[in-house]
Amino acid sequence: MNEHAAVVASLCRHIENAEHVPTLDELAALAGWSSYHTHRVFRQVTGVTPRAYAGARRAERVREQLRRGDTVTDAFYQAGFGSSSRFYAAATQLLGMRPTRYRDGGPGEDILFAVGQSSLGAILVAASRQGVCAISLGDDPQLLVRELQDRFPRAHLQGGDSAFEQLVATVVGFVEAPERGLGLPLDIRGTAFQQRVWQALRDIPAGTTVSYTEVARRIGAPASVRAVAGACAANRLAVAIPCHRVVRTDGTLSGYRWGIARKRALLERERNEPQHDDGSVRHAGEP
DNA sequence: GGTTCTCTGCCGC
DNA sequence: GCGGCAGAGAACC
Repeated sequence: MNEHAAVVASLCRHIENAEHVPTLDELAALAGWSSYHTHRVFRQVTGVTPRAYAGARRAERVREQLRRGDTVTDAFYQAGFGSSSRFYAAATQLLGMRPTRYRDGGPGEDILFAVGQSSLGAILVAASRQGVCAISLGDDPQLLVRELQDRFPRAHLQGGDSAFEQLVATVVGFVEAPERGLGLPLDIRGTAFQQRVWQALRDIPAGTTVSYTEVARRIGAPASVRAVAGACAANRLAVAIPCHRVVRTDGTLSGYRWGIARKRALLERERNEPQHDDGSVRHAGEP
């Protein structure tokens, strides 16, 4: 571990233990650098800015307090929110539901899902009210459903209705021809760093690949190659967040959550379908 | 709605 | 490697 990493680690600890969100100047004084330099180094090492890191920590703390059964007011003040209005403005984003409901054990959000068939095998599509929250591929539909339940233990999983089947058909069509884009809202849940990585993945055009090193560079955290790989592996939205377009620096394929064969198939398909496709290709399940 | 803070690109040493 | 500025945008009051 070099000196930068050590200093940033101590800044992280400071952020975690502080009762409020530390200012940049405060962190800079601790590090013994200028605020500019502190900011840059922090971002370089962690992949996120100090503010984002502190924000994530604060959100985590609110969730902890609420789960412990504290009153909502106690929870957000202790977590470092300065006022109720600011907390409530951010609450839905942070918790996915009203704070009181979260504290009461979150009776669980409604998640619609359905399993369809694609050329890559079984495909499970699930959506919350916010948007598509899972797209997974596999051989065994039941296993896919079980994984979904494990991931959303408190949610009400409901089989989709006919309208939802339509949405599944859209996703299947998209998986068959990713270069056309998926015009659906996504419900993307992850840490600040993961979100950053996933956004970078979504900026990789179909038909091209990049290395993990390059993704790390693009998000401004060139040293975080391993963390980038971890974020890719944590992706739950197959094809919509195209982690299959990330390969080793030498171009060979690394792992893929949904099977290396599927990764290869996806890449091959994208290479062969030109970008300026006129959209005339039709796929099963589409009007 | 104004002020302060954050963030990033760019440059200089 | 480090500091600094400018300017846009977000957060805050």
